[in-house]
Amino acid sequence: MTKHDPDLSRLFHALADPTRRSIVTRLVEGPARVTDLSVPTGLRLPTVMRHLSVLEEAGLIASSKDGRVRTCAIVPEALEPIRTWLDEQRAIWEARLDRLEAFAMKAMKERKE
Amino acid sequence: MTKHDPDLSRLFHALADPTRRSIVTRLVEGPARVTDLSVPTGLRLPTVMRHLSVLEEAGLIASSKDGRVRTCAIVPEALEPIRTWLDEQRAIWEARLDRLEAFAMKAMKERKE
DNA sequence: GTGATAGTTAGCTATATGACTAAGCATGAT
DNA sequence: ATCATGCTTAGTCATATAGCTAACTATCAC
Repeated sequence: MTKHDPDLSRLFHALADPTRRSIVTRLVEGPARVTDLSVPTGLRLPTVMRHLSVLEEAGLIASSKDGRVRTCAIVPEALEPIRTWLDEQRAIWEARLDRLEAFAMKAMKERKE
Repeated sequence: MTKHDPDLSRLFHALADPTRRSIVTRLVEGPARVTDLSVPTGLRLPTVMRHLSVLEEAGLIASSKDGRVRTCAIVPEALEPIRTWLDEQRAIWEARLDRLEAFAMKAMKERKE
């Protein structure tokens, strides 16, 4: 279980901030310029830049510069590792429930005898 | 005992730490005592305690004390808000793709005339 | 009671985070 | 060439986090 995966840590960390989540939901609607992203947050540009770089390092967004304008876009598949992790936890949990159920059934059966 | 806080920021933050995720995956297998959780991490008890309280405040685990032993258990449904959030983002994304496709189809049709 | 066991609390340190201002740089418009 | 625009960099500050040690409390076993 010492599986080092900075991937998930970065993803979860990136999404732990409400400002960054709002940027993500904004970008899911379509690409936007840095300034467009800063206005609704009420935060200064450098602050937004910092959030954007966290999101970009987590792979959640991609950006490119055309002239002096940087356009940011969502990378929807970047959320997949989270979904996968959730599914894994659920699978382990359900396997455990199954074992418990099997055990309970067996106990009941033996009790009848 | 402890308040269930369904806040997304708390959830994501709690899961952003690899130690805490390893505790979660351990607890998904079944309940454990605090010491049992500390051994595989190689961390000191107070450190593990801190992680546990973060997880508990996020609603991800529940614990109860019997004598001098505290037993921790997973709260699997606490992960649901994350899944819901992912689903929401996906829905918005797909709605956007649909609009783009509709637009492309229309453009192609008009081009034929 | 004595001593071992299991948690807990308090307090310290180093690093990371999120916000800001101020100044810098490149590009587009005039 | 000059100026405005859009982003970038640098540097500051307050708070939060993750780890530690040491000392404390509460239970269980003799």
